[in-house]
Amino acid sequence: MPTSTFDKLKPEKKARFLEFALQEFANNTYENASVTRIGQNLAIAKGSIYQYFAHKKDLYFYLIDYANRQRQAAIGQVLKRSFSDFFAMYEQVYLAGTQFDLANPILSRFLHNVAQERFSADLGNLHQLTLKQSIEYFKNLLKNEQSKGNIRQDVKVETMAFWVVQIGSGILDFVQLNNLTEEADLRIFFGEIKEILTNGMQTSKI
Amino acid sequence: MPTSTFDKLKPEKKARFLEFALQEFANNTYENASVTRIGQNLAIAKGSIYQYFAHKKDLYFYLIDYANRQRQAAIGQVLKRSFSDFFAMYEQVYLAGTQFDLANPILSRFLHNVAQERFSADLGNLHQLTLKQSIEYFKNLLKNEQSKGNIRQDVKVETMAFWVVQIGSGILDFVQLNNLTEEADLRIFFGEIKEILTNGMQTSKI
Amino acid sequence: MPTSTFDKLKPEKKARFLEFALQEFANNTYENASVTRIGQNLAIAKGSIYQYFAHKKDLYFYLIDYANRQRQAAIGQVLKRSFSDFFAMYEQVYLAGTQFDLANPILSRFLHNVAQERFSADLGNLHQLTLKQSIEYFKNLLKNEQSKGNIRQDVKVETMAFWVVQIGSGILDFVQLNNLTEEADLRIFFGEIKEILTNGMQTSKI
Amino acid sequence: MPTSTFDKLKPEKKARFLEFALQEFANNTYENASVTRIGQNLAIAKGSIYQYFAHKKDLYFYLIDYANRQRQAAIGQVLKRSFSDFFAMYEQVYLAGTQFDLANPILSRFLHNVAQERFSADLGNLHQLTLKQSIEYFKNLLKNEQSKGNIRQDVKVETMAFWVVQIGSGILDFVQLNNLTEEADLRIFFGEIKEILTNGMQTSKI
DNA sequence: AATGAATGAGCCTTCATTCAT
DNA sequence: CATGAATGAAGGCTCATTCAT
Repeated sequence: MPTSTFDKLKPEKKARFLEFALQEFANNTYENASVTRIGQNLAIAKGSIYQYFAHKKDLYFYLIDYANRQRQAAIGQVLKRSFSDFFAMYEQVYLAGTQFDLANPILSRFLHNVAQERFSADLGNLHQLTLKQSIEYFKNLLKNEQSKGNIRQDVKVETMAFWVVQIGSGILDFVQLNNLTEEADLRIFFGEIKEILTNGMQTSKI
Repeated sequence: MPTSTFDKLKPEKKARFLEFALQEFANNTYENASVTRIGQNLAIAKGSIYQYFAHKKDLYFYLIDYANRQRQAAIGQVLKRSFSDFFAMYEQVYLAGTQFDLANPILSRFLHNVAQERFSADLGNLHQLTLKQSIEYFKNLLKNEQSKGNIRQDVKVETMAFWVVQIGSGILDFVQLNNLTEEADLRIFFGEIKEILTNGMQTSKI
Repeated sequence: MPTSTFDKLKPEKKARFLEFALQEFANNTYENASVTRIGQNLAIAKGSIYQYFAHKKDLYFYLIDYANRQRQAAIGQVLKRSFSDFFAMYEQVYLAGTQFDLANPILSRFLHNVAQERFSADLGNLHQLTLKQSIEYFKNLLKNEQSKGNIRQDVKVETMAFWVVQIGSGILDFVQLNNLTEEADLRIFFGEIKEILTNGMQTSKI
Repeated sequence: MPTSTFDKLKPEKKARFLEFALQEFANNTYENASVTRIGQNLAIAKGSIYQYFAHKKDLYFYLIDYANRQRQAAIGQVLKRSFSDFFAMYEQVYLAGTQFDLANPILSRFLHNVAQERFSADLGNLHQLTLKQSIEYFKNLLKNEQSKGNIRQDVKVETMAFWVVQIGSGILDFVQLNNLTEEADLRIFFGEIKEILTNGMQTSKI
């Protein structure tokens, strides 16, 4: 949690601080990120950072919260629409997420890093935590769809939830690896994703 | 490459060394893994480690090679069998891989870490390298299947290769998260995996 | 360049630091001088030194600059006087330099060491650099004297410049070796230096 | 002193050992020279070196002795000739010395390094020792010349001995700095040296 | 409220030397 | 006689955190 000192900071100062802090944690593992370096890049006293946050960890978790909020805000817009089915929703949400990532590379890289932090005495297992939460979210969604008869019943929802989360978490890597910068290419890719997913998980039409 | 000193070490000593070295790199990022700590855990002089390997990086790459060899040995057995189709092969190979991982948690965690190493000046981008290689491997396999008419043609092989690699890379996480230690549970899970995969990617039978 | 941290240090602290740092580099080659040891002798944390200077090299070059400045200040006074000829000037300047060296043994030993640093990947060739600069300085001076007819023309100025630099650079060693601590002895010695130099290089009076 | 083990070594092995050992001490300060590296370059066991010499220091002093002997052998030839006067002798001897240095860069660089080793707890002050010996040698020579009336009496022999030693010790630096590789250039340079020296130190002819 | 000097443990790596084989 | 594994101190440097001003 940030101190009240941080809360009372002038908005521009706060924004600048967040920008540089995120950058550092986007370019480095939690342990390798350096509070010293954040101070240097901001050209402020190192001590000031410790007036805003009690620890490095404190700062880190605040940034996670902040970054998630930003990303959710973008995706939330899309979620409000109505969709023909789960698969259309999946396509649109992840398309929006990917577009957000491409437009906000630092935030995106930061969240990627967070999702990959393995167990450490200091942090616990963020990777597993993130995974658990995402799977839980989709499990509920998929259960609901199953009850409406839109989704196959012969496969556990847990397995399907894992499936969609796992595919989702690799999308950005794939997009960058194949340099899918054109909107058109991106849409084709997501079309294909939706197609396979639908065939794999939909209740058989026959 | 290890020095001849290391090669000539007594087998038990060598094994003990590898065990502790792997453990360190299984529990830490490359950069955060500590040669000092390896020495402490082994209760040998730090200098000795540098009689075995020229650099930390040298040790690291040797361990990667070693671990990959071990894992391949286990999976290689399975690959030699004949399979009814691609999906059966996928199921069997990943089942074998997962069983290896469960039986060799340190090796497995180590290889997992390697596959997740993000870009660093020292190492390059191991994550992307690993990903690229895996995708390339499956791309060729799937092209071959496509030409035999076993796999749908309306989706790019790149997308499908990404698909199978991405699912594969998350399996262990899911297995651990859901505590699928019983052989029976494991087989059910892999059956489901195969099922979704087949429906999603197979040429329509209708 | 020192950090602002160093600049803002209390004068006594700064002086104490410089004293011990100079001592270390006066007693050791650049490479063998130890930052750790400086810290130990000062009884301050090793880390503090790196708050003052970015690198060992940084500290080293600052010390060179500092020491040169101190020595120049002493010699500069003498150079402002007017001299009957080049040889009188040489005598007076080197006498002043030697007196400075005897009064400031650490500074002097340090500068001596610097002038003798052989090539290293880290520092370049300070020895040659120093030598080159000194020779160049005297070459110009001597050319000027030659044009006034005060110096022989049958020997290259390069050779004569080497000559005076080389003699100059050994004076302190000789003074210490022969224990010429008395002002009187020193004056006799410099008188002799001037005498040989004059006879060797002056335009023949016949 | 080398052990008897070293003495009994096959001549080629001995020669090869000396070559690499000299190289290491020619490229590094005594303290920075590495026994480990000598072993690596020779591709022999590090332990072997300690069967030949008790310590690093032991090896070092043996090399000094060896190198001096080699150089003296070359100069000794020249010294046997008869010379018109001291100055002709000086010219010829230092010319020969310089030619030896140019032909044997490693030996030469090594001896140069030795002559520049400043005081250390381990070695004492080799620089001063070398200087003392050289000056003593020339002092006797010059005294003798003085008694024959060939050298001025109004300057102490100590001063003149310092003079010739000091000039001599810088010759190689100057030769390399000015790239005097041609025999002709070298002869001109030494002619000039002789000229200045003669004028500076000879008994006045008037 | 901001500053930034001080700390000391930790990092990777190299070294001369010993000694059992 | 040669080998080379083992040692442990020392090297330069970076770090998160504290605290007096």
